[in-house]
Amino acid sequence: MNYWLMKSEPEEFGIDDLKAAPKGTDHWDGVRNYQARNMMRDQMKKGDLALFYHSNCAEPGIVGIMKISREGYPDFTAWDPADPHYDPKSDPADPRWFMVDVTYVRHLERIITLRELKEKRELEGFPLLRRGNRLSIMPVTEKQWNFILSLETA
DNA sequence: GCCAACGTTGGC
DNA sequence: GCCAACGTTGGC
Repeated sequence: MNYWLMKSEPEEFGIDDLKAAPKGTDHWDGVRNYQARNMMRDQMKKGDLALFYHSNCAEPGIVGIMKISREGYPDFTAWDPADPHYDPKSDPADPRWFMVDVTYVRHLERIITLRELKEKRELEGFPLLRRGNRLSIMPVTEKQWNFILSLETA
């Protein structure tokens, strides 16, 4: 089993939106970055767990847990001219962008803020904390996963 | 294949 | 709203 962290802007799609979706499940569309795409297309497996991270908001941080409920498949929003993530270069016969389905598991008891994560020596090298990092999806090691969740009740 | 210009991300 | 960082684009 693999662990992940996935970023979303709460004003666009926050953890409450996922919880409120039918069966707590939605597709994670709109990723237009090759590294992130490759992870969704090739590495994410059904049953993997992911941290839900709120970015670009008043209090950026980890807010909950979700699981991967469908493995990589073409992101059809790339073919919709009305969609903000429309990409005319994505050919339906040879899709450029992929997404997975995620299912809500739970909120954390409190937000584990970016500010707090930055203070932890245990998370040295964690991609989220690297300067200028812009990856919206990144792998989390089991050790990092356990450490981050240990902060929830710390 | 280089690299400057441009657009986006995302913390602050 | 500002701006640093960085990925992408496209001219050459």
